[in-house]
Amino acid sequence: MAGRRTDTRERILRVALELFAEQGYDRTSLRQISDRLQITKASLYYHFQSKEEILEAILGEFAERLTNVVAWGRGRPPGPETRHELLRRYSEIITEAASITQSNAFQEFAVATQIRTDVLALLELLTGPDATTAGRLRAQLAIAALHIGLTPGGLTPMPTDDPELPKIALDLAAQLVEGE
Amino acid sequence: MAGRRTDTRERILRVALELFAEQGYDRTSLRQISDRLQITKASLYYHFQSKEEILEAILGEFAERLTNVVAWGRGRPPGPETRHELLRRYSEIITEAASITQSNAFQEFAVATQIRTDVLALLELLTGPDATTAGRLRAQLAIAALHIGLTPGGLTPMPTDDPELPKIALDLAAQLVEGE
DNA sequence: GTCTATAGAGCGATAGAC
DNA sequence: GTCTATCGCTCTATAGAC
Repeated sequence: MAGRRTDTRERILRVALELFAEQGYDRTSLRQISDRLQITKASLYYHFQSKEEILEAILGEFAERLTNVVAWGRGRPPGPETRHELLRRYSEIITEAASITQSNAFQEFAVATQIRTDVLALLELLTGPDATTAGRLRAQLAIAALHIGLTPGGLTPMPTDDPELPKIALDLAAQLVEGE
Repeated sequence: MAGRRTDTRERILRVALELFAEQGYDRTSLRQISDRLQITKASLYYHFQSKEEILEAILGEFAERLTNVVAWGRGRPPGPETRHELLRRYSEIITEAASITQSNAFQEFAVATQIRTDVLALLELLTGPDATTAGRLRAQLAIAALHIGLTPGGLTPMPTDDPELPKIALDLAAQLVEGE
């Protein structure tokens, strides 16, 4: 039980995911990864050929699970139970790996604090002071609906070019805050 | 009307926002900004003291408008009309400036294509083949609900530590895909 | 207000010893 | 499998001429 052997690769992936989620991929250096593992930067290259390959390994794991969920869904008759189970299985796989791209990289900026404060105030205005958790989540989704509907090529690609999308998004956002 | 004068600062902000939204802040170099403006990199430093200051100017503009929206909302009696108008005004200000952090920086990876394909397939499973735009948007929001509910410190900070949040998110996601 | 030239630092990646 | 040492590159930022 003296020298470590074959778990280093997995430890690298775990620590890299940690840092990518904290800081974003670009702002994370190989030096930070190796430091946290108490190995040298050069040693990383025994396990991975490049920094990109580390990210691809992480994303690939997520992608594989996602593919399995989709395949499962296609082999089932459509219906509420299938759809609910799809959502549940998707939940399982995002808990780990999904927050890499939407990093917290801008929290250092002073203006980011102001924006966050204002967004929270906006949510409070939309829900009222004693909203339930579900109500607050609906308000967040109302905001998300506007982002999806109004920023082209944003977070997730809307597979449509419906010119009515902005209006539809605003209507749906209104429904969400009114609890309908 | 010979030499340009004071509009350079605004042209820098416009081009920088373009590139930040396309590639993300980190992946955009000052060289790319100055090239697109057909000036030199060094000239940028006459108008801004640092790269961060360019981003802060962009975010600051957005933050100022957001603050005004919140102030307006606070000066109004709560009610459906106020809430709807809040959403409408928020829509107006995000169209430009909001997609900087969630950049398209990972589209180059092969595995990203697979993930996108699978997410689209998942959405199709959730909506059925001939869904309306509103239905597709609801499915997107169902996915967003899971992300918000399950990834701590993600896109937007949920101002709650309700341990029931994951379950509530899943329930709300189910409601969204079932059209309730 | 824009230029040329360059400083100074950090990065990803490689070579080769052990 | 991990190390030391270093290469080559790109980046932000500055100095100083025009």
